[in-house]
Amino acid sequence: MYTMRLSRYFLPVLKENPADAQIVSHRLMLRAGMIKQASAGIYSWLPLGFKVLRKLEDIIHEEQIRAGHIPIQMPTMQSADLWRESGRYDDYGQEMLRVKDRHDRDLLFSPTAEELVTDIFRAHVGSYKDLPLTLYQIQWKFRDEIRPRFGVMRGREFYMKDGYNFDLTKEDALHAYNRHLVSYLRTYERMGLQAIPMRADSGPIGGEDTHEFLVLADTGESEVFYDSKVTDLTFGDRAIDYDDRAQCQAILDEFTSLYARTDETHDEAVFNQIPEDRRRVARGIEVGQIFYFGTKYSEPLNAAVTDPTGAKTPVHMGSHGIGVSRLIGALIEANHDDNGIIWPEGVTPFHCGIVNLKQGDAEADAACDALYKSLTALGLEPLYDDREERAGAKFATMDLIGLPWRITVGPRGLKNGVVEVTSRRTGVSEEMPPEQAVEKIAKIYANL
RNA sequence: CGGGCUAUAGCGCAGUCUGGUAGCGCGUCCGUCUGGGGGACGGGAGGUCGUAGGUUCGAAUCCUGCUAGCCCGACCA
Repeated sequence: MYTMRLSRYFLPVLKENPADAQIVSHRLMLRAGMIKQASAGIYSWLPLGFKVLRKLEDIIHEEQIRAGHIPIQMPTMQSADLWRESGRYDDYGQEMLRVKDRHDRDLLFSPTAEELVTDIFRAHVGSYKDLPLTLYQIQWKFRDEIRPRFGVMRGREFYMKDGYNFDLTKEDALHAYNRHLVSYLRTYERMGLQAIPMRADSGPIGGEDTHEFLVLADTGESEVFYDSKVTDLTFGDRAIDYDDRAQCQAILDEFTSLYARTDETHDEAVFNQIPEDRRRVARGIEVGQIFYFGTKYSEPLNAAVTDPTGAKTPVHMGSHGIGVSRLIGALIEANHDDNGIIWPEGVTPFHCGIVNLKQGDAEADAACDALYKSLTALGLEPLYDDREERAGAKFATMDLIGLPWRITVGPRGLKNGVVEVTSRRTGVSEEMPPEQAVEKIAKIYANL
Protein backbone atom coordinates (compact mmCIF):
# COMPACT_ATOMS: atom_id res chain seq x y z
CA MET A 1 0.00 0.00 0.00
CA TYR A 2 1.28 3.41 -0.94
CA THR A 3 1.79 6.10 1.61
CA MET A 4 -1.12 8.31 0.81
CA ARG A 5 -0.54 11.01 3.39
CA LEU A 6 0.95 13.96 1.65
CA SER A 7 3.23 14.79 4.57
CA ARG A 8 5.02 11.51 3.92
CA TYR A 9 4.61 11.20 0.19
CA PHE A 10 7.05 12.46 -2.44
CA LEU A 11 5.31 15.13 -4.49
CA PRO A 12 7.79 17.84 -5.47
CA VAL A 13 5.39 20.41 -6.92
CA LEU A 14 6.67 23.65 -8.40
CA LYS A 15 4.99 26.97 -7.92
CA GLU A 16 6.56 28.53 -10.95
CA ASN A 17 6.77 27.36 -14.53
CA PRO A 18 10.06 25.74 -15.48
CA ALA A 19 11.69 27.78 -18.23
CA ASP A 20 12.17 24.91 -20.64
CA ALA A 21 8.58 23.72 -20.80
CA GLN A 22 6.67 25.20 -23.69
CA ILE A 23 3.42 23.35 -23.93
CA VAL A 24 0.84 22.97 -21.21
CA SER A 25 1.18 19.23 -20.63
CA HIS A 26 4.93 19.49 -20.21
CA ARG A 27 4.60 22.44 -17.83
CA LEU A 28 1.94 20.74 -15.76
CA MET A 29 3.78 17.44 -15.59
CA LEU A 30 6.86 19.23 -14.27
CA ARG A 31 4.89 21.46 -11.91
CA ALA A 32 2.83 18.55 -10.57
CA GLY A 33 6.02 16.64 -9.78
CA MET A 34 5.25 13.82 -12.22
CA ILE A 35 8.52 13.77 -14.11
CA LYS A 36 12.02 15.13 -14.01
CA GLN A 37 14.10 15.52 -17.12
CA ALA A 38 17.23 13.39 -17.02
CA SER A 39 18.58 14.56 -20.36
CA ALA A 40 17.09 15.72 -23.66
CA GLY A 41 13.97 13.69 -24.33
CA ILE A 42 14.64 11.33 -21.41
CA TYR A 43 12.72 11.52 -18.15
CA SER A 44 12.58 10.02 -14.70
CA TRP A 45 9.06 9.23 -13.60
CA LEU A 46 8.35 10.50 -10.11
CA PRO A 47 5.68 8.86 -7.94
CA LEU A 48 2.65 10.72 -9.28
CA GLY A 49 3.62 10.31 -12.92
CA PHE A 50 4.66 6.71 -12.39
CA LYS A 51 1.27 5.97 -10.86
CA VAL A 52 -0.57 7.31 -13.90
CA LEU A 53 1.76 5.36 -16.18
CA ARG A 54 0.89 2.19 -14.29
CA LYS A 55 -2.82 2.94 -14.56
CA LEU A 56 -2.61 3.28 -18.31
CA GLU A 57 -0.59 0.12 -18.50
CA ASP A 58 -3.20 -1.77 -16.44
CA ILE A 59 -6.01 -0.66 -18.73
CA ILE A 60 -4.03 -1.66 -21.82
CA HIS A 61 -3.22 -5.10 -20.41
CA GLU A 62 -6.83 -5.72 -19.47
CA GLU A 63 -8.12 -4.76 -22.90
CA GLN A 64 -5.45 -6.68 -24.77
CA ILE A 65 -6.00 -9.82 -22.77
CA ARG A 66 -9.75 -9.41 -23.27
CA ALA A 67 -9.11 -9.39 -27.02
CA GLY A 68 -7.17 -12.65 -26.74
CA HIS A 69 -3.68 -11.18 -27.09
CA ILE A 70 -0.80 -12.55 -25.07
CA PRO A 71 1.68 -10.42 -23.10
CA ILE A 72 5.42 -11.05 -23.33
CA GLN A 73 8.49 -8.96 -22.63
CA MET A 74 11.34 -8.51 -25.07
CA PRO A 75 14.72 -6.87 -24.43
CA THR A 76 15.44 -3.21 -25.09
CA MET A 77 18.96 -4.04 -26.30
CA GLN A 78 18.96 -6.14 -29.43
CA SER A 79 21.61 -7.59 -31.69
CA ALA A 80 22.03 -5.91 -35.05
CA ASP A 81 22.14 -9.30 -36.77
CA LEU A 82 18.37 -9.73 -36.95
CA TRP A 83 17.95 -6.22 -38.21
CA ARG A 84 20.44 -6.90 -40.95
CA GLU A 85 18.41 -9.95 -41.87
CA SER A 86 15.27 -7.87 -42.36
CA GLY A 87 17.19 -5.13 -44.12
CA ARG A 88 16.16 -2.48 -41.65
CA TYR A 89 19.53 -2.02 -39.98
CA ASP A 90 20.55 0.24 -42.82
CA ASP A 91 17.07 1.54 -43.64
CA TYR A 92 16.24 2.87 -40.22
CA GLY A 93 18.68 5.74 -40.24
CA GLN A 94 20.02 7.87 -37.43
CA GLU A 95 16.87 7.49 -35.37
CA MET A 96 18.03 4.07 -34.30
CA LEU A 97 20.52 4.24 -31.47
CA ARG A 98 23.43 1.97 -32.30
CA VAL A 99 25.83 0.75 -29.65
CA LYS A 100 28.84 -1.51 -29.59
CA ASP A 101 29.48 -4.00 -26.83
CA ARG A 102 32.91 -4.90 -25.41
CA HIS A 103 33.45 -7.46 -28.14
CA ASP A 104 32.82 -4.78 -30.73
CA ARG A 105 29.51 -6.37 -31.73
CA ASP A 106 26.74 -4.13 -32.99
CA LEU A 107 23.79 -3.71 -30.69
CA LEU A 108 20.89 -1.32 -30.81
CA PHE A 109 18.33 0.08 -28.41
CA SER A 110 15.10 -1.20 -29.85
CA PRO A 111 12.83 1.37 -31.52
CA THR A 112 10.31 -1.41 -32.28
CA ALA A 113 10.37 -5.18 -32.25
CA GLU A 114 9.10 -6.76 -35.47
CA GLU A 115 12.39 -8.60 -36.02
CA LEU A 116 12.71 -9.96 -32.54
CA VAL A 117 9.13 -11.14 -32.21
CA THR A 118 9.33 -12.78 -35.63
CA ASP A 119 12.48 -14.57 -34.50
CA ILE A 120 10.60 -15.89 -31.47
CA PHE A 121 7.79 -16.98 -33.71
CA ARG A 122 9.92 -18.81 -36.26
CA ALA A 123 11.80 -20.64 -33.53
CA HIS A 124 8.71 -22.05 -31.87
CA VAL A 125 5.78 -22.05 -34.26
CA GLY A 126 5.65 -24.36 -37.24
CA SER A 127 2.03 -25.29 -37.82
CA TYR A 128 -1.12 -23.48 -38.85
CA LYS A 129 -2.71 -25.17 -35.85
CA ASP A 130 -0.84 -22.75 -33.59
CA LEU A 131 -2.48 -19.78 -35.30
CA PRO A 132 -3.88 -17.23 -34.84
CA LEU A 133 -1.35 -15.78 -32.43
CA THR A 134 -0.94 -12.25 -31.19
CA LEU A 135 1.96 -11.39 -28.88
CA TYR A 136 2.42 -7.97 -27.36
CA GLN A 137 4.56 -6.19 -24.85
CA ILE A 138 4.67 -2.90 -22.99
CA GLN A 139 8.28 -1.83 -22.98
CA TRP A 140 10.61 1.13 -23.16
CA LYS A 141 11.68 2.09 -26.64
CA PHE A 142 14.26 4.51 -27.90
CA ARG A 143 14.30 6.67 -30.98
CA ASP A 144 17.08 9.15 -31.25
CA GLU A 145 14.92 12.04 -32.36
CA ILE A 146 16.80 14.87 -33.98
CA ARG A 147 15.02 17.31 -31.77
CA PRO A 148 13.06 15.98 -28.83
CA ARG A 149 10.50 18.42 -27.43
CA PHE A 150 7.16 18.81 -25.71
CA GLY A 151 8.17 16.69 -22.72
CA VAL A 152 6.94 13.10 -22.90
CA MET A 153 4.98 13.82 -26.07
CA ARG A 154 8.09 13.70 -28.16
CA GLY A 155 10.74 12.10 -26.05
CA ARG A 156 13.60 9.92 -27.18
CA GLU A 157 12.95 7.23 -24.62
CA PHE A 158 9.27 6.36 -24.50
CA TYR A 159 7.01 3.66 -23.13
CA MET A 160 5.00 1.84 -25.70
CA LYS A 161 2.65 -1.07 -26.11
CA ASP A 162 3.60 -2.94 -29.24
CA GLY A 163 1.76 -5.98 -30.50
CA TYR A 164 2.28 -8.39 -33.39
CA ASN A 165 -0.22 -10.76 -34.94
CA PHE A 166 0.61 -13.91 -36.89
CA ASP A 167 -2.06 -15.41 -39.09
CA LEU A 168 -2.32 -18.03 -41.78
CA THR A 169 -4.20 -15.97 -44.32
CA LYS A 170 -4.71 -12.39 -45.25
CA GLU A 171 -8.36 -12.66 -44.15
CA ASP A 172 -7.30 -13.88 -40.73
CA ALA A 173 -4.76 -11.10 -40.44
CA LEU A 174 -7.34 -8.52 -41.40
CA HIS A 175 -9.57 -9.83 -38.64
CA ALA A 176 -6.66 -9.35 -36.27
CA TYR A 177 -6.42 -5.80 -37.59
CA ASN A 178 -10.10 -5.21 -36.90
CA ARG A 179 -9.81 -6.78 -33.47
CA HIS A 180 -7.02 -4.38 -32.62
CA LEU A 181 -8.98 -1.41 -33.82
CA VAL A 182 -11.89 -2.39 -31.60
CA SER A 183 -9.71 -3.09 -28.57
CA TYR A 184 -7.99 0.27 -29.02
CA LEU A 185 -11.33 2.08 -29.17
CA ARG A 186 -12.27 0.49 -25.87
CA THR A 187 -8.86 1.22 -24.36
CA TYR A 188 -8.86 4.93 -25.14
CA GLU A 189 -12.44 5.34 -24.08
CA ARG A 190 -11.71 3.79 -20.69
CA MET A 191 -8.95 6.34 -20.28
CA GLY A 192 -11.45 9.11 -20.83
CA LEU A 193 -10.06 10.02 -24.22
CA GLN A 194 -11.62 10.33 -27.58
CA ALA A 195 -9.08 8.95 -30.04
CA ILE A 196 -10.29 9.02 -33.60
CA PRO A 197 -9.02 6.36 -36.01
CA MET A 198 -7.78 8.07 -39.13
CA ARG A 199 -6.47 6.66 -42.35
CA ALA A 200 -2.71 7.10 -42.23
CA ASP A 201 0.57 6.65 -43.93
CA SER A 202 2.58 3.53 -43.18
CA GLY A 203 6.01 5.15 -42.75
CA PRO A 204 9.08 3.00 -42.09
CA ILE A 205 7.03 0.04 -40.82
CA GLY A 206 5.63 -0.47 -44.30
CA GLY A 207 2.41 -2.14 -45.22
CA GLU A 208 -0.88 -1.80 -46.96
CA ASP A 209 -3.44 -0.95 -44.35
CA THR A 210 -3.00 1.40 -41.45
CA HIS A 211 -4.92 3.67 -39.14
CA GLU A 212 -3.63 6.17 -36.65
CA PHE A 213 -5.53 7.11 -33.52
CA LEU A 214 -5.59 10.82 -32.87
CA VAL A 215 -6.64 12.85 -29.88
CA LEU A 216 -7.84 16.29 -30.88
CA ALA A 217 -5.80 19.03 -29.21
CA ASP A 218 -4.65 22.46 -30.29
CA THR A 219 -1.06 21.54 -29.54
CA GLY A 220 -1.16 18.39 -31.67
CA GLU A 221 1.70 17.83 -34.09
CA SER A 222 -0.47 16.72 -37.01
CA GLU A 223 -3.06 18.59 -38.96
CA VAL A 224 -6.24 16.53 -39.27
CA PHE A 225 -9.32 16.74 -41.44
CA TYR A 226 -12.58 15.09 -40.48
CA ASP A 227 -16.31 14.96 -40.71
CA SER A 228 -17.72 16.40 -37.47
CA LYS A 229 -19.96 13.35 -37.16
CA VAL A 230 -17.00 11.14 -36.19
CA THR A 231 -16.77 12.87 -32.84
CA ASP A 232 -20.31 11.72 -32.04
CA LEU A 233 -19.26 8.07 -32.19
CA THR A 234 -18.68 6.30 -28.89
CA PHE A 235 -18.01 2.68 -28.14
CA GLY A 236 -19.91 2.77 -24.87
CA ASP A 237 -20.50 -0.43 -22.95
CA ARG A 238 -21.64 -2.52 -25.88
CA ALA A 239 -20.83 -6.23 -25.59
CA ILE A 240 -18.08 -7.42 -27.88
CA ASP A 241 -17.15 -10.91 -28.99
CA TYR A 242 -13.66 -10.66 -30.44
CA ASP A 243 -14.07 -13.97 -32.27
CA ASP A 244 -17.09 -12.62 -34.13
CA ARG A 245 -15.59 -11.43 -37.39
CA ALA A 246 -18.74 -9.81 -38.65
CA GLN A 247 -19.13 -7.81 -35.47
CA CYS A 248 -15.53 -6.59 -35.46
CA GLN A 249 -15.80 -5.67 -39.11
CA ALA A 250 -19.05 -3.79 -38.47
CA ILE A 251 -17.46 -1.77 -35.69
CA LEU A 252 -14.48 -0.95 -37.86
CA ASP A 253 -16.80 0.17 -40.64
CA GLU A 254 -18.80 2.28 -38.21
CA PHE A 255 -15.73 4.07 -36.93
CA THR A 256 -13.78 4.43 -40.16
CA SER A 257 -16.31 5.09 -42.89
CA LEU A 258 -16.69 8.80 -42.14
CA TYR A 259 -13.94 11.03 -43.46
CA ALA A 260 -11.08 11.36 -40.99
CA ARG A 261 -7.51 11.71 -42.21
CA THR A 262 -4.19 13.23 -41.29
CA ASP A 263 -2.50 15.64 -43.65
CA GLU A 264 -0.43 12.76 -45.03
CA THR A 265 -3.44 11.09 -46.63
CA HIS A 266 -5.78 14.05 -46.86
CA ASP A 267 -7.67 14.32 -50.15
CA GLU A 268 -9.19 17.71 -50.70
CA ALA A 269 -11.60 16.50 -53.36
CA VAL A 270 -13.08 13.79 -51.15
CA PHE A 271 -13.11 16.11 -48.15
CA ASN A 272 -15.11 18.66 -50.07
CA GLN A 273 -17.89 16.16 -50.66
CA ILE A 274 -18.75 16.41 -46.97
CA PRO A 275 -21.46 19.00 -46.27
CA GLU A 276 -19.65 22.23 -45.54
CA ASP A 277 -20.96 22.67 -42.00
CA ARG A 278 -19.49 19.29 -41.04
CA ARG A 279 -15.96 19.81 -42.38
CA ARG A 280 -13.43 20.21 -39.62
CA VAL A 281 -9.75 21.07 -39.80
CA ALA A 282 -7.96 20.73 -36.49
CA ARG A 283 -4.83 19.44 -34.86
CA GLY A 284 -4.29 16.05 -33.28
CA ILE A 285 -1.87 14.07 -31.15
CA GLU A 286 -1.12 10.61 -32.39
CA VAL A 287 -1.51 8.09 -29.59
CA GLY A 288 -1.56 4.82 -31.49
CA GLN A 289 -1.32 3.14 -34.85
CA ILE A 290 -2.26 -0.23 -36.30
CA PHE A 291 -0.78 -1.88 -39.38
CA TYR A 292 -1.40 -4.82 -41.61
CA PHE A 293 1.77 -5.54 -43.57
CA GLY A 294 1.29 -9.06 -44.86
CA THR A 295 4.51 -11.00 -45.38
CA LYS A 296 6.92 -8.04 -45.34
CA TYR A 297 8.84 -9.47 -42.37
CA SER A 298 7.83 -13.12 -42.45
CA GLU A 299 9.38 -13.68 -45.88
CA PRO A 300 12.85 -12.21 -45.30
CA LEU A 301 12.94 -13.63 -41.78
CA ASN A 302 11.57 -16.93 -42.90
CA ALA A 303 8.59 -17.10 -40.55
CA ALA A 304 6.42 -19.74 -42.14
CA VAL A 305 4.02 -22.45 -41.01
CA THR A 306 2.84 -25.67 -42.55
CA ASP A 307 -0.66 -25.17 -43.90
CA PRO A 308 -3.38 -27.88 -43.97
CA THR A 309 -2.11 -29.14 -47.32
CA GLY A 310 1.37 -29.69 -45.95
CA ALA A 311 2.92 -26.73 -47.77
CA LYS A 312 5.09 -24.11 -46.08
CA THR A 313 3.55 -20.67 -46.25
CA PRO A 314 4.80 -17.36 -44.84
CA VAL A 315 2.52 -15.95 -42.17
CA HIS A 316 0.56 -12.75 -42.54
CA MET A 317 1.41 -10.20 -39.95
CA GLY A 318 0.45 -6.86 -38.55
CA SER A 319 1.75 -4.70 -35.78
CA HIS A 320 0.01 -2.31 -33.47
CA GLY A 321 1.23 0.32 -31.07
CA ILE A 322 0.00 2.56 -28.31
CA GLY A 323 2.27 5.34 -27.10
CA VAL A 324 1.78 4.90 -23.39
CA SER A 325 4.03 7.66 -22.08
CA ARG A 326 2.91 10.19 -24.67
CA LEU A 327 -0.71 9.34 -23.80
CA ILE A 328 -0.13 11.08 -20.49
CA GLY A 329 0.78 14.23 -22.36
CA ALA A 330 -2.26 13.85 -24.59
CA LEU A 331 -4.51 13.28 -21.59
CA ILE A 332 -3.32 16.50 -19.99
CA GLU A 333 -3.56 18.48 -23.22
CA ALA A 334 -7.18 17.37 -23.42
CA ASN A 335 -7.96 17.73 -19.71
CA HIS A 336 -6.71 20.81 -17.89
CA ASP A 337 -7.59 24.36 -16.95
CA ASP A 338 -5.65 27.39 -15.72
CA ASN A 339 -5.19 25.82 -12.29
CA GLY A 340 -3.81 22.51 -13.40
CA ILE A 341 -4.59 19.00 -14.55
CA ILE A 342 -8.06 17.44 -14.47
CA TRP A 343 -7.69 13.65 -14.55
CA PRO A 344 -10.46 11.52 -15.98
CA GLU A 345 -11.61 9.07 -13.28
CA GLY A 346 -10.27 6.10 -15.25
CA VAL A 347 -6.63 7.17 -15.00
CA THR A 348 -6.40 9.43 -11.96
CA PRO A 349 -3.39 8.69 -9.75
CA PHE A 350 -5.54 8.97 -6.62
CA HIS A 351 -9.30 8.59 -6.50
CA CYS A 352 -9.85 11.69 -4.42
CA GLY A 353 -8.07 14.18 -2.24
CA ILE A 354 -8.80 14.85 1.41
CA VAL A 355 -8.03 18.39 2.46
CA ASN A 356 -7.74 19.09 6.15
CA LEU A 357 -8.30 22.81 6.48
CA LYS A 358 -7.02 23.07 10.01
CA GLN A 359 -4.26 20.61 10.71
CA GLY A 360 -3.91 20.10 14.42
CA ASP A 361 -7.56 20.72 15.18
CA ALA A 362 -8.63 17.61 17.04
CA GLU A 363 -11.98 17.27 15.32
CA ALA A 364 -10.71 18.00 11.84
CA ASP A 365 -7.81 15.58 12.26
CA ALA A 366 -10.12 12.85 13.54
CA ALA A 367 -12.64 13.38 10.74
CA CYS A 368 -9.90 13.20 8.11
CA ASP A 369 -8.41 10.06 9.62
CA ALA A 370 -11.84 8.45 9.61
CA LEU A 371 -12.44 9.38 5.97
CA TYR A 372 -9.01 8.08 5.00
CA LYS A 373 -9.68 4.77 6.74
CA SER A 374 -13.15 4.33 5.26
CA LEU A 375 -12.00 5.05 1.74
CA THR A 376 -8.95 2.79 1.90
CA ALA A 377 -11.06 0.03 3.46
CA LEU A 378 -13.16 0.14 0.28
CA GLY A 379 -10.05 -0.33 -1.83
CA LEU A 380 -9.92 3.31 -2.89
CA GLU A 381 -6.79 5.42 -2.86
CA PRO A 382 -7.29 8.87 -1.38
CA LEU A 383 -4.48 11.36 -1.09
CA TYR A 384 -4.75 12.97 2.32
CA ASP A 385 -3.18 16.43 2.53
CA ASP A 386 -2.17 16.44 6.17
CA ARG A 387 0.60 19.02 5.81
CA GLU A 388 0.86 22.04 8.07
CA GLU A 389 -0.21 24.34 5.29
CA ARG A 390 -2.83 26.98 4.90
CA ALA A 391 -6.05 26.11 3.11
CA GLY A 392 -5.12 28.08 0.01
CA ALA A 393 -1.87 26.19 -0.48
CA LYS A 394 -3.66 22.86 -0.11
CA PHE A 395 -6.34 23.79 -2.60
CA ALA A 396 -3.76 25.01 -5.08
CA THR A 397 -1.83 21.75 -4.82
CA MET A 398 -4.97 19.65 -5.26
CA ASP A 399 -6.04 21.68 -8.28
CA LEU A 400 -2.58 21.39 -9.80
CA ILE A 401 -2.29 17.62 -9.51
CA GLY A 402 -5.82 17.26 -10.79
CA LEU A 403 -7.54 14.64 -8.64
CA PRO A 404 -11.12 14.55 -9.94
CA TRP A 405 -12.73 14.72 -6.48
CA ARG A 406 -11.81 16.56 -3.31
CA ILE A 407 -13.24 16.12 0.15
CA THR A 408 -12.74 19.27 2.19
CA VAL A 409 -12.82 18.96 5.95
CA GLY A 410 -12.86 21.95 8.27
CA PRO A 411 -14.07 22.94 11.72
CA ARG A 412 -16.78 25.12 10.27
CA GLY A 413 -18.44 22.30 8.36
CA LEU A 414 -17.86 19.74 11.08
CA LYS A 415 -19.85 21.91 13.47
CA ASN A 416 -22.84 21.09 11.26
CA GLY A 417 -21.75 17.50 10.75
CA VAL A 418 -20.77 17.96 7.13
CA VAL A 419 -17.78 17.89 4.80
CA GLU A 420 -17.62 19.23 1.29
CA VAL A 421 -17.27 17.16 -1.89
CA THR A 422 -16.00 19.10 -4.88
CA SER A 423 -15.65 18.12 -8.50
CA ARG A 424 -12.37 19.26 -9.98
CA ARG A 425 -13.89 19.44 -13.42
CA THR A 426 -17.01 21.47 -12.67
CA GLY A 427 -15.91 23.15 -9.46
CA VAL A 428 -19.33 22.33 -8.00
CA SER A 429 -19.32 21.60 -4.27
CA GLU A 430 -21.84 19.70 -2.20
CA GLU A 431 -22.04 19.47 1.57
CA MET A 432 -22.87 16.15 3.14
CA PRO A 433 -22.05 14.00 6.18
CA PRO A 434 -18.68 12.23 5.90
CA GLU A 435 -20.22 8.76 5.51
CA GLN A 436 -22.24 9.98 2.58
CA ALA A 437 -19.13 11.51 1.00
CA VAL A 438 -17.44 8.10 1.16
CA GLU A 439 -20.47 6.49 -0.45
CA LYS A 440 -20.50 9.08 -3.19
CA ILE A 441 -16.84 8.56 -4.06
CA ALA A 442 -17.20 4.78 -3.92
CA LYS A 443 -20.18 4.95 -6.25
CA ILE A 444 -18.33 7.09 -8.78
CA TYR A 445 -15.58 4.50 -9.07
CA ALA A 446 -17.78 1.42 -8.77
CA ASN A 447 -17.94 0.90 -12.54
CA LEU A 448 -14.37 1.78 -13.44
C1' C B 1 21.81 18.63 -39.55
C1' G B 2 21.03 24.30 -40.86
C1' G B 3 19.54 29.00 -38.23
C1' G B 4 18.95 31.47 -33.36
C1' C B 5 19.64 31.52 -27.97
C1' U B 6 20.88 30.11 -22.99
C1' A B 7 24.01 28.15 -18.81
C1' U B 8 24.64 32.40 -11.72
C1' A B 9 21.25 28.58 -4.81
C1' G B 10 16.04 23.33 -5.45
C1' C B 11 12.76 26.64 -9.15
C1' G B 12 12.26 31.55 -11.69
C1' C B 13 15.57 35.54 -12.48
C1' A B 14 19.03 40.20 -11.88
C1' G B 15 24.24 41.21 -11.97
C1' U B 16 28.11 40.63 -17.57
C1' C B 17 27.83 46.09 -21.82
C1' U B 18 31.48 49.69 -18.09
C1' G B 19 36.44 43.63 -14.33
C1' G B 20 37.09 44.88 -7.71
C1' U B 21 35.39 38.60 -4.97
C1' A B 22 27.47 37.55 -5.77
C1' G B 23 21.99 39.43 -5.12
C1' C B 24 16.31 39.25 -5.47
C1' G B 25 11.53 36.45 -5.48
C1' C B 26 9.62 31.64 -4.59
C1' G B 27 10.83 27.19 -2.10
C1' U B 28 13.50 25.17 2.24
C1' C B 29 14.90 25.12 7.96
C1' C B 30 13.77 27.33 13.17
C1' G B 31 10.31 30.37 16.13
C1' U B 32 5.75 33.23 16.97
C1' C B 33 1.06 34.68 15.35
C1' U B 34 -2.43 32.57 12.07
C1' G B 35 -6.14 29.11 9.86
C1' G B 36 -12.03 28.22 3.94
C1' G B 37 -7.96 29.85 -2.12
C1' G B 38 -0.27 29.79 -2.67
C1' G B 39 -0.93 34.46 5.01
C1' A B 40 2.28 37.82 8.30
C1' C B 41 6.55 38.89 11.27
C1' G B 42 11.50 37.59 13.10
C1' G B 43 15.81 34.50 12.50
C1' G B 44 18.87 30.87 9.54
C1' A B 45 20.97 27.47 5.81
C1' G B 46 22.12 27.04 0.84
C1' G B 47 26.21 29.08 -4.99
C1' U B 48 33.77 25.46 -7.42
C1' C B 49 28.72 31.68 -11.31
C1' G B 50 28.29 24.68 -16.95
C1' U B 51 33.53 23.21 -18.01
C1' A B 52 38.85 23.77 -19.53
C1' G B 53 42.29 27.20 -20.68
C1' G B 54 43.86 32.39 -21.62
C1' U B 55 44.22 37.98 -20.60
C1' U B 56 44.72 40.81 -15.90
C1' C B 57 47.33 42.90 -9.65
C1' G B 58 42.24 41.02 -9.75
C1' A B 59 37.28 37.49 -13.94
C1' A B 60 30.28 35.61 -12.99
C1' U B 61 31.87 39.91 -16.06
C1' C B 62 36.82 40.22 -21.42
C1' C B 63 38.94 36.19 -25.13
C1' U B 64 39.23 30.92 -26.99
C1' G B 65 37.93 25.75 -26.98
C1' C B 66 34.57 22.14 -25.14
C1' U B 67 29.95 20.32 -22.91
C1' A B 68 24.85 20.53 -21.83
C1' G B 69 20.04 22.44 -22.59
C1' C B 70 16.19 25.39 -25.19
C1' C B 71 13.60 27.68 -29.59
C1' C B 72 12.54 27.77 -35.29
C1' G B 73 13.10 24.46 -39.56
C1' A B 74 13.65 19.51 -41.98
C1' C B 75 12.12 14.42 -39.38
C1' C B 76 9.04 11.33 -36.17
C1' A B 77 4.89 7.08 -32.04
